[in-house]
Amino acid sequence: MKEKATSFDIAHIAGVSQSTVSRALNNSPLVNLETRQRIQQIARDLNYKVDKNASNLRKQKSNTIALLLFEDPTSDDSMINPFFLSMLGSITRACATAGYDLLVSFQNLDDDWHAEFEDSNKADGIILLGYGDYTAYRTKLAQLEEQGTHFVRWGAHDENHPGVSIGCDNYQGGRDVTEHLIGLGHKTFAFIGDAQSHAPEFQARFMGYQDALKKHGLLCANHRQFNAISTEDAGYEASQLLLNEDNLPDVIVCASDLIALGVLKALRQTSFRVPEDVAVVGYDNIPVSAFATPALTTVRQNTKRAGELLVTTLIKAINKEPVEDYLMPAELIVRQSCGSK
Amino acid sequence: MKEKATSFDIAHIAGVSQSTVSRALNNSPLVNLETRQRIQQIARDLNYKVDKNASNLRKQKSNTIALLLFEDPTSDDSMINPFFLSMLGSITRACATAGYDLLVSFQNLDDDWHAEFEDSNKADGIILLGYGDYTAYRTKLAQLEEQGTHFVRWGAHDENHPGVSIGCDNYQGGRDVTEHLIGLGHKTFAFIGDAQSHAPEFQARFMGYQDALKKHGLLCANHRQFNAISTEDAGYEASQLLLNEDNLPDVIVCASDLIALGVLKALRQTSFRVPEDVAVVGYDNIPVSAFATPALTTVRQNTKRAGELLVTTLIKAINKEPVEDYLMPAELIVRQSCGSK
DNA sequence: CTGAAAGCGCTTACAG
DNA sequence: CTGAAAGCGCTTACAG
Repeated sequence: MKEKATSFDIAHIAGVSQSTVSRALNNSPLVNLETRQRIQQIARDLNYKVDKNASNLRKQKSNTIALLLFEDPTSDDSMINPFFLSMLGSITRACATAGYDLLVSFQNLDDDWHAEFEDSNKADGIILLGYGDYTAYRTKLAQLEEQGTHFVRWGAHDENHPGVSIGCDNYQGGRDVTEHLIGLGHKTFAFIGDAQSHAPEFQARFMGYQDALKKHGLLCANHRQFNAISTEDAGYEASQLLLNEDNLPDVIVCASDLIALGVLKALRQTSFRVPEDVAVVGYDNIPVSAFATPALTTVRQNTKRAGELLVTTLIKAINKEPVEDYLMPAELIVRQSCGSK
Repeated sequence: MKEKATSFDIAHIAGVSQSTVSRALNNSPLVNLETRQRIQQIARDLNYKVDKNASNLRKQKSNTIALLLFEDPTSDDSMINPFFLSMLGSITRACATAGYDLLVSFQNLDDDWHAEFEDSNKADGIILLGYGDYTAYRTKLAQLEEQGTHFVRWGAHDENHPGVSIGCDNYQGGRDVTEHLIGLGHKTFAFIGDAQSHAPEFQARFMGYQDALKKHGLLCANHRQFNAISTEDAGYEASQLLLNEDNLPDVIVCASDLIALGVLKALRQTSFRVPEDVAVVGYDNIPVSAFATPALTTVRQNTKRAGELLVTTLIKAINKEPVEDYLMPAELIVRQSCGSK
């Protein structure tokens, strides 16, 4: 392994000063075109690469974005929520396009994640991805904002939340899927998924759902909603509670596909058929949802677009351009699990 | 946003020299315990974080690993092969455990990826993930090795390949699944998936498959193998070729689950039933495989373990400890798509 | 146990 | 258009 070349080595070979080498490699028009090309050629020959640590240190900028995936402590030890996983591709690509590197890390919600990446100058800004307890989360966001950290998060739009967010219209999604179910002639409904303020995405989906039912006079007094975080297990367990009740609703609306998968699993162990006896719908359109039996009717959030927006918005913030929240429309995906007319 | 504190600020407040601050923050036993604690407390109060660029530059080490995902140019623009995606979780976690940061990037196989990350001191080593044309790939690996770059790749064990690899026994996996199918009474077989040397993983699976057939005298003269890269589309298209043939085999063995998914899709458009008329098996045990209709019999490669091994092996290599190839056993997962006795 | 000093490899005013 | 010099914020011999 040869010693790594430095800009001084190149300067020596080219017979110019190191300053000129640095300028030439950064394509500065200040440097004579011919010497610039000569220097660049030498750099190529030597397989020279600018030392990022040195250049970042000097420029006080890293051209790196940190992606923090935080999770509920309950989720599996090495699995990432498939919904967030599906954003990773476009985030990575958007970063590459913009000339940023991407640092990925998990973050336990309980951890002390004071924007370590930005504070240590390893990253210029942070993307936050994850469903977690919003109450705890909020405090940390406020802290980040106070420190002047650049960050963008995926999540619910909220008038007074700290920082900027990119999200999908959860209220509209919940309403649309419910309207569709009502149009299909279903009359009795149940909802599985957390619907408190600590899970604002799910809560918004639930509100949309509830309002659609109300509008059609279908929100009966004994309507049931079961709490569940976004895992298959939680969906399975909530289903047991629901199955212990006297009568099954026409439809089980789930706050996420993962929950719906758990519901389907629970129903498979009963004599009830989906969608004949009971319809089931999910939310997120994770890859597996199309392959479930029956294929899940769900609500798609455009993850490709989301990833791009997350990155471009963060970069704007880093460059001190004005940024604002963005709410993407949700898109109903009708498959078999909701039944048909 | 307050100015970021430096070690000099802390030194000033603590009334010691900056060297002492640096030592104290690195927990050096050289520093008096009491002053050490006092300095650490001040650092905490100031929300001070060591500047990574400066410390990396000085130490000539970044404590960062770069993960390069390279792909066939044909694959979708923002999707990552789900098999590799499933390693990401354990890789991320293993890095965190070892105190390394993780840089993630895509790499087009055609690109000029001369270990830029390590050369520029942004990373101490590289993990390579992807199925690609091995012929082109090999040359680049040799180049990396020559440059003294630390890298570990996921892939086929190969006596004379450059660098170190962590992989799963593809030959054994191909053989085991085929033996199982033979035990089920199936007599005629076809294989879908590339089986040339430019795709060594698939080739090894094919060899195991072929040897199992030979052993039982079932490798007939007109045995058919259809090329396909690892995508659903390729599997679908290869199926069309197969369906145009005179007679359908008892089993279609696919070199990957993605291919098998395409095969199932193609068969769904015919009157043939799986597994009654034709059995189908995949390879990889990607999340979707369990949800396919019928659920895919497949071969599992332990991705959690793989991710951990990739990281720990690379770190050993970075620390100049001896490392060697590791071949994990493959594990047959029997589900419905292979039929039963 | 502590401090003064050198230096990691760049970028960028400043001067010419 | 080019060079000499300062300095980004650390770590770590070296000296005491």
